[in-house]
Amino acid sequence: MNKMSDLLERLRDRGWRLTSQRRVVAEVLDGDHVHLTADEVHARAAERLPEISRATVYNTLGELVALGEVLEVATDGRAKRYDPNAHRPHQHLVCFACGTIRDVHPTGDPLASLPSAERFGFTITTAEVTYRGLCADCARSAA
Amino acid sequence: MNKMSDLLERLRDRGWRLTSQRRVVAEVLDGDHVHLTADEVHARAAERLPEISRATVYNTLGELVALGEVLEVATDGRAKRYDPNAHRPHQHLVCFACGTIRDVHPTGDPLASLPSAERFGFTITTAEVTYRGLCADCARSAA
DNA sequence: TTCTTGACTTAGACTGTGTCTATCTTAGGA
DNA sequence: TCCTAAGATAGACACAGTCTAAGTCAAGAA
Ligand SMILES: [Mn+2]
Ligand SMILES: [Mn+2]
Ligand SMILES: [Zn+2]
Ligand SMILES: [Zn+2]
Repeated sequence: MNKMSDLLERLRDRGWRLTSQRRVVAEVLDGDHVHLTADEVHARAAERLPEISRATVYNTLGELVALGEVLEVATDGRAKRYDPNAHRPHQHLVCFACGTIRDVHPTGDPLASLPSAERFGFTITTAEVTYRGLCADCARSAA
Repeated sequence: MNKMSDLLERLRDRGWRLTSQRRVVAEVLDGDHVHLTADEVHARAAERLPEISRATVYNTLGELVALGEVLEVATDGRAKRYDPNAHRPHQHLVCFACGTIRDVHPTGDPLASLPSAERFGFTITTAEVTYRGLCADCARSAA
């Protein structure tokens, strides 16, 4: 049907008990360019399942991250954001003014830009890039 | 004498009152590859000036950031780190295991890797890169 | 279908990080 | 030396996240 029912099936195959709480958390995270905080996930989940607790949302998000189904994104010093786009590698583009986050796909290997003389003997495996600027809407209001 | 007395002079020129608290915060931040949390700055400052308060450390760090003399770095979802290397543009290399942060200088313009088709109409001005891997010491202990 | 049980959920206490306010102190000019 | 606005302080407060103890329930067993 949709991506989320695939996800729920993968989780059931891994021995997860399929509870209504886990189902709504997975549903809330469905979509493109989704980067919600834990409390935003909780608020949206509570629209469908009013008694769901903050602890369960944190537990479920943590489990999804551990299983590699969801990514944690920390673009600012505030709350972490949860990103269901864990299948296709990507980077983030953030608006200075409104905070909107878009998924972007740079060309080339970001690790290639760091010469070995600058690697301090590290074995480097990942590079996260955060591009920042003004989105079209905010550039218009600032004019 | 050193970089910090230069800094203190620049601040005095900008109308800052030169207090002992501000002096020790500036001294604690002196050096290369320095990326301390606010509470680490407070602990080290308190060794020299035991009565210095957390609020003053936070205030002073915030002022130094606003003046462009210190950078805020958020490499994890935990506490922000304060970086006195605000003069030379650089990126960060972080060890997965011990959290050590090194300043690194990639080649080329990081913004060039993002095609305009991937810019969603944004006016992009900065790109922060966080390289992650195992440092030499941690790779050795893991073997 | 009902029973059973350990996996799961819950409320709320607790911790770490950071901000704010009211009051006290002091750097630096008159 | 004195004055005063800028700065420092203690502690309350706010937010993000973790943990615990007690209650609930999904799903396999009978
Ligand atoms: Mn994303
Ligand atoms: Mn740095
Ligand atoms: Zn915007
Ligand atoms: Zn290390």
